[in-house]
This record gives sequence, C-alpha cells and structure tokens, in this order.
Amino acid sequence: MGSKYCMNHVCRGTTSSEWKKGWSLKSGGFANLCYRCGSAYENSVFCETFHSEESGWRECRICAKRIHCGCIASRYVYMDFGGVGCITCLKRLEVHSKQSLQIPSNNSKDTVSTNGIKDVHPGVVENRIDDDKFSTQRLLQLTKAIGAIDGCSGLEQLTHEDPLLKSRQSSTRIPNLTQQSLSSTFKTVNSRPRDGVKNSYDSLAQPSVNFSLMTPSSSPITILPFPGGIAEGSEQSKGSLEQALNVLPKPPKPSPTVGSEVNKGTVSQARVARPPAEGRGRNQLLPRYWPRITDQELQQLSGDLKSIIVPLFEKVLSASDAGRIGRLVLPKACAEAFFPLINQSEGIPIRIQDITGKEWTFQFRFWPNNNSRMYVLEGVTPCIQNMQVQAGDTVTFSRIEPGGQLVIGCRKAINNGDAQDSQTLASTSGDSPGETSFSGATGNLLLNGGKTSDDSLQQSISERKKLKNIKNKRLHMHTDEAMELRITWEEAQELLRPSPTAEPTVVVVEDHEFEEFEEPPIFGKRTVFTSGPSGEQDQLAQCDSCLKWRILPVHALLSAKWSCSENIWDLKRCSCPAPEDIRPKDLEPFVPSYKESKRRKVSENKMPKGGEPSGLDALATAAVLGDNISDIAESSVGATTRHPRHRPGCTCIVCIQPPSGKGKHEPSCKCNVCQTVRRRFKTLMMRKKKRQSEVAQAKDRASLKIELGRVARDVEADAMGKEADMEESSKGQLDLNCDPHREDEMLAQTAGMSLTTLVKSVALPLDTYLPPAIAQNQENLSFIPADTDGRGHQ
DNA sequence: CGTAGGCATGGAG
DNA sequence: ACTCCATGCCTAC
Repeated sequence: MGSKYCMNHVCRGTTSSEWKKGWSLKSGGFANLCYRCGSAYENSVFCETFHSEESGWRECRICAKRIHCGCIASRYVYMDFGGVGCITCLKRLEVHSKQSLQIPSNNSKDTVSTNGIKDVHPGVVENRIDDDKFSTQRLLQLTKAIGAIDGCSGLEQLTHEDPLLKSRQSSTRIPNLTQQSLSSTFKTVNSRPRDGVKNSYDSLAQPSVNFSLMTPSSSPITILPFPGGIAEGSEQSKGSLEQALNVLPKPPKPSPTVGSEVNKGTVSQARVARPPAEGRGRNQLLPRYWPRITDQELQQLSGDLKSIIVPLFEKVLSASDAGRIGRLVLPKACAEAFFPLINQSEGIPIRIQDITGKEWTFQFRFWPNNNSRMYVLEGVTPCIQNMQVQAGDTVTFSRIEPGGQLVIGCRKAINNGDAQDSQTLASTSGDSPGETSFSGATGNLLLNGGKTSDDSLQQSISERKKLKNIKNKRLHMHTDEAMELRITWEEAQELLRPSPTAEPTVVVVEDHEFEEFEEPPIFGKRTVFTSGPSGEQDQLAQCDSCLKWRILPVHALLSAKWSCSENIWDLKRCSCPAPEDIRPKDLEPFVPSYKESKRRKVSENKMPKGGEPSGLDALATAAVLGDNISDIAESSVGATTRHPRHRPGCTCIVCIQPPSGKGKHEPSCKCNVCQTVRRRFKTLMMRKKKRQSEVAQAKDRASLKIELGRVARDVEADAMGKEADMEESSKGQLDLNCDPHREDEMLAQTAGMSLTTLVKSVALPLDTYLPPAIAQNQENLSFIPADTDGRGHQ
C-alpha cells in the first residue's frame, strides 16, 4: 500500500488518506488509489506527464484540439481505465476504444498509449485507425453530425500555453485560456475539503470530466459522468456520436431505444439504471440502487438547479422507511460510498436539500449489526411527508457539483396496484406514477418517462419486484389482520394429533395402556363434538373441499386437511356430492358462526392459493374464520364437567368431557378425548417417575449430609455434654422427606380410576398438557397465550 | 401508557 | 455460508 500520505497536489498536506484498489493512471496497473483524489501517487506531487514540458497538451485526433495527458490530476479528462479523450468534443471514447493517439513526443514514440493504456487495454491500442479517418474533413463531418453537442465549442474553456497546440492553431481553433482559469475550474470541480457536511464527500476516487451537453434552447448543462460506465462497456465501439451524448453511464443492457434517440439528437428518456457516481466502493453497489433518472430528467434538474447534478443512488422506500419512526435505512454500500465517513454510532447531522432548495437536516448514523453496520438517516419524516412519498415510492440521492451538496428527490411508484395509497397520492398531487420529482414537487420536473413498451415492461417488472420487496412476509402478516393468530395454548392443544407416520409404543402404567410417540404431534383438523339427547357422542367435521359437515365417530382422528373422500366411516357420505349429514339449522347450535364460516370459506377458496392449509395454517384459518373455538366448544358440548379453575368456554380436555354419567367412555375407548387423556396421563407419569427419581437422589444426598452432620454433632454433643441438638437433626430429616409435589402425587394415584374420574381430578398447569416436544418449542410457535398482553413471548 | 432509541432477528439474495 | 436490511421488540424515558 505504500505511504499513508497521498502526495498528489490535491491531497497534499494531508496527514493520512484512505486507499482503495483501482487502476493507476500513472502506471496503468492495479494500485492503491487515494480515496480522496484518486491518485496513486503516494510519494510524488505531480504526475510526471502532467503539463510536462515535453509532452504538454495533446490533441484530440478527431477535433484536433487539446486533450489532457490523462494523468490523475487532469480532471478534465475522464479516465477510468486510462482512456484519454478530448474534453471538448468528447471523442475520448473513440480514442479510448479504437485507436491510440498520435502524440508527438521527445522520446520518439510515434504512438503513445497514454498513461499505460497499452498495459491495461493492449487490444485497444493495437486497433489503430488510419489517420485519414481523422482528417480535418472527417472531423468536421463528425462535428456536424454531433449537432447538439456543438462540436468542440467548449474548447475555449481550456487554456494553456502549449507549443504543440500552437503548431495546430493554423488549422484549428486554439483556446486562449490561462493556466489560472484552468486551475480555477479545476479546483471548482474537484477540490472539496474533507470534513464537514457539505464538503466531506471524499469521493473523488477517479478523475472526472465535465461533459458539455447542449440543448437547443438552453445553456450547456454540465454533468459529471460516472467513471465506471463508459470505460467498462463494449458499447463504446459503436461510435463516437452515441457516446458523445451518453454523458451518463449506460446501463448494463442498454435499451436499443437509447441509441436511436441519441441519433435523433434528443436526450434519452429511458429510465434505465446507471452505474453510480464515483465514490468509495461504488463498484459494489447493487444495481437496485443505481440511479434510474433519465437523461431528460437529469438535464431538467441540472438546468433547474443550474448546477452539475450527479445522481448517486436511489432506494425504494420500505414500510419502515416511510413509517412514522422517521428512520430511513440507507443501503450500506451507498452510505459508505457517498456519505461522509463516520466512526461514531451517533453519526453526524447531514444537510440535504430538495429541489426547491429547502434544506433538511438529518442525522446520518449507523448501528452495529452483525459485525457490520446499518446506516440510517434519522428524522426524515418531515421530508418524506413533504415529498408525499410512501412505501413503494423511490427516493433519489444526488449531489450538486461543485460543492457536494446532497439533493434528495423522489419518484412515485408506477404500479401501485398493491400500494393503492401511493396511487392516490400521486393523483392528488398531480404527479404521474413513475415520474421522478423532487421534494417540493415542482411541476416542470415531472417528466414523462416516454418509455417504450419494452421499457414499460421492464419497469413494470422492476417495480413489481420492488413492491414485492417492500411487502414482504412480515409486512404482509402485519397488514393482513386476518392472519393474526389469537389462539390460546389450550385451544391449540386440542388440535394436536399423533403424527400419522409415528408408531406408538404402548406402555402399561398401573394397568392402563398408554401410547408413546417419538415424533412430535401434528396439528389435526378441528372438529366439533356433540352429544345427543340420549348421551351418545358424535363428532362433526367439515370437508375442506365441499365444506359440508359430516358426522363421524367420536374416535375419528382427522388430518388438518380432510375431505369427504376420507370418510371411511360412512360410505354413503364418502363423496362430496352426498348430501350434508346435518342441516345447517341443526348445526347452528354447535357452530354458531357456521353461516359466516361457510361464507368466508367459500370466498377464501376462490382465491388462488398455493398450498393447502395445514398445521399452523389450519389454526390460522380457524382463527381467521372467527371460529371461536371456545364458543364452539361451549355450545357444542353443552353442559360439561368443567373444572372450577377453568373459565367458561374453556376447551381443555377436562371441560369438553360430557357431564358425569353421560357418555361415559369405556376403558378401551379410543376416541380423541380418551387418547388425549391417556397421552397426558402418560406424560404425567413420566414426570412423576422422573421427579421421584430426583427426589430419591436428593434424599440420598440429604441423608448422607444429615448423617455426616449427625456424626459431627454427636462428636460435639459428646464434647459439650448436650443432646438437645439430636431432635433438631431429626426434624431436618423429616422435612427433607416431605414431597412438595402433592399434586402429582395425587394425580398418580388416580391411575386406577376410571377415565372420567381421572379427568375430573386433573387440574394441571398448562404446560403439563403439552407433549414435551411442543412444550419445549412453544416459543417457536406463533400462538399467543390468551392472557398475555399480545406482545408475544419474551 | 406511549414513544423513541437501539439492538436483535431472520428472510432473502 | 455469508451479508444485507426490513422489521421486531426490548428498554428507557
């Protein structure tokens, strides 16, 4: 990396500099370049060839006017990879890509690949073009063809006493500029102090050139191009005329319309992403952040501000960005490329002006995030509101040259099919969707994009992606309140079923068989248990296909997705065309929301959906449909044997039991309720065994400890002649034998009871009901205990 | 209780 | 596997 001190005259005197990898214009090779000035001359003050006495100014082979040597300090020449061009007629591309320059020099080289261009692009240099092509006549033709560019009229801006130029003065217009004016311009464009808001954008990583773009009715609009665009592409070889007008970098895949528009002497209105302006790490910017301002808009803006506008980047506002929190997340790469370097998390206040000149002050800061940073602009709400933008719209960041003043603008989203409000805003504000405007919304800047169908299509796809991006899952869940899950753990438990692939292991505990499952349970279909007048029980399930209700045996276990075809218990009702088992009128008492449920279900089924609801989806659906499970249970089971601890509507395994003496289950009953009871009892027993084991171990340890203590006290008693302490030790022993888990003890003793009796006596903590696998992972589920404040876990 | 600040989380690329 | 970043969410006020 060499010296830490950039010795380029631009940075001269500074004590340190940041360096980045880049193409050195001095050596033509890959080197460390100063972030500030782009210079690779860490130890030298000037480029050796800059204004060298011998080489001096050189001439454009096309317009025969002066060009710079292309050194790093030669700011007027756009040099990314070492290309050299005439700053006046912009024919540098021709020179850069097709031929080398015929540069007189004292070292007798008839062809000079300036600044090591030969090393960088050897192929380019070798592709020479006959000098005839660059005769004066040819030059004039090209100049006329350029038209709007007005040839090399900007030549007068340059001045330098150059003997080589003098030799050409007889045939070409030679500027009479002074070194002073040159330096003045140079400083104006490039010299920006490092610190401070307005002048701290140490982004002159690459030399730049002022490209003059003449419009028929306006003064030249000078635009700082992006170093990366032109030199990188192969499109330059298509001809100088196009590139001459392509003052902004081309998109990676330029639209064919761009060229045609250029040829017509107009400015491209195509909204295409352009590689960003120079800046730290700009090459790492994702294309999604590339500015998509059209040439026309840029011209308009530049003219309006009477300044050089350098589009930097843009971002589609997310919901968070546009929210009232007032924090706009800046893409990291953009923040680091175009915003001041900050070392403290608190950041710095930064002033950004809008098109009206109104200045906004934001706090530019970052948060540590995963060993990285997350950059934000704080306090953007007023500006966002002023621009009348919202999520889905795009904010643009540009820079005014000289001075480096940041400018914020906006562009309304084109396709607001998903962002209805945005469209409303656009219409009310008079903006057409998809147009670029700037805060303050001056009407003359709202230009029609003039997109072709291809452009529109591309743009539409792009916008759709953006909208999709801003409407991600979280947002979707949040905005779609119907998806909000409000279901209690108790309700969730009732949907648990053994995994269909799970093979239970039957264990016998105190004469009761219990099924153990290695696999965690799954969510089954919610069904409704009914009890008839005579006490017989039925189970009602709704077909997911035809939505008809079917009467099933109480022991039937249904998967989350169930249809009539799976009704193996009633062959007359095993297909959807079969009439419903129960009339809606009769179903109402059990499913109060039956009608509403069915109505919603039908409309829901009309919506295209990718997958089938299952598991959590089934729960979500239940919640969405408003099928208050509590209500269902309460009404469906009628009078239940509710445990006093449970509230009305409780659907726990206790409360859904039929009243005593009614519908008593046989010991071998395999209905859902009984199986659940058995499962839970199994869990109880396992926990009890575990606890007993732990207690036994603790008891052993305590006994040992007590025994040791007793020995010690015996010794002490013997010594002291006292025996009173013996009783105390006995008390301690008794305490340790006390089992604090009386409840489990009691429950364990119920093993011999009938299931009904067992159920009656069970009053367990909620987590006890849950199989261990679920209990452990309950925080991973999106259920919210009914009695929480709704903030979820944690 | 409401709000803002700050960090954590997890989906997406 | 890793980074980025949209958003969740805890904490302090």
